[in-house]
Amino acid sequence: MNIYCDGKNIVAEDVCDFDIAEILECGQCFNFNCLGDHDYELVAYKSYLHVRQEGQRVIFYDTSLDAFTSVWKAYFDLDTDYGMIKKSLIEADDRLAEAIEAKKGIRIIKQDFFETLISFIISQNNNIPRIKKIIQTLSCRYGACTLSVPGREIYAFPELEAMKAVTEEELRALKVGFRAPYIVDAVSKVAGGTIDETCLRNMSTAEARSCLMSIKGVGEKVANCVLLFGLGRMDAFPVDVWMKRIMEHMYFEGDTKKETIESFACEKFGSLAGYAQQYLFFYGKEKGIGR
DNA sequence: GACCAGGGTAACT
DNA sequence: AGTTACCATGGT
Repeated sequence: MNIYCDGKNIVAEDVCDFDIAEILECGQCFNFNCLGDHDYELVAYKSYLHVRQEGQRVIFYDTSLDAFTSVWKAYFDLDTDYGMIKKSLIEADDRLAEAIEAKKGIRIIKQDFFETLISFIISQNNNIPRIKKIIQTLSCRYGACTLSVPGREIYAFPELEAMKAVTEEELRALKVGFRAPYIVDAVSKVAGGTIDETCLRNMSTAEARSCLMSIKGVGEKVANCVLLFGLGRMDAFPVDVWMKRIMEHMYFEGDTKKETIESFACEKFGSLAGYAQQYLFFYGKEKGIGR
């Protein structure tokens, strides 16, 4: 990969294992907007980004080298060799080759912990378009307005401080439904220090998971998503309705409990389980595996 | 109108 | 310990 400054933009050339559409559309994040073919805008870490990809070239519009190195390089996990990861996964089980080949541009982006926690609480028993809509509304209502785009108001995901005083009723007005008390409890536990990001990062994955599950509305699946997408735990393997179908189709016969599927995958893929999960999820869901 | 969506909780056996 | 109704909302 080769980085250079082109006027106000940062251009990355010879980018490997990177497809901006697959990265954003694979279901790991929700705060983005598609502008065209491989042309997106997103907000993360209070920063706005317009990014477009032409083959192996990725253009980060109106981005300083400082912003690129301090935010976007880490966000898109650009120092990680996904070629090696994919090779190792196929060595672990060559039945992954089809999904990996179909979605070879996926990367697990490094998302903000608090945003990931609230987002995946909202995700439960919900569909992706509606999750995106709720997060957009939530950001618009409680998030800071970034003035990056003249004449337009773009809102970042709300910070903890802005959420502290939010009530269940206000949240229900945003159509989060039965998830409202769950969000209130999550905010309260983070604000009160019961849930602390630094502590979680210093725990084992199993310890951090059970700590997250002390939040009302956070079960095994949501906790695993927070671990994988918000805390960099690549050994986490979230099993939702789609992963259940896909894994049953590939490895089991008939109805299998999510916990059984999860421990099977963690045993099989080890420290790379999270990557395997994302290739399988996006590929399997798009193919409609298991209906 | 039933069924489904990146589930979890509480109240049952 | 293992199952089951119920939880809001919008789309098919």
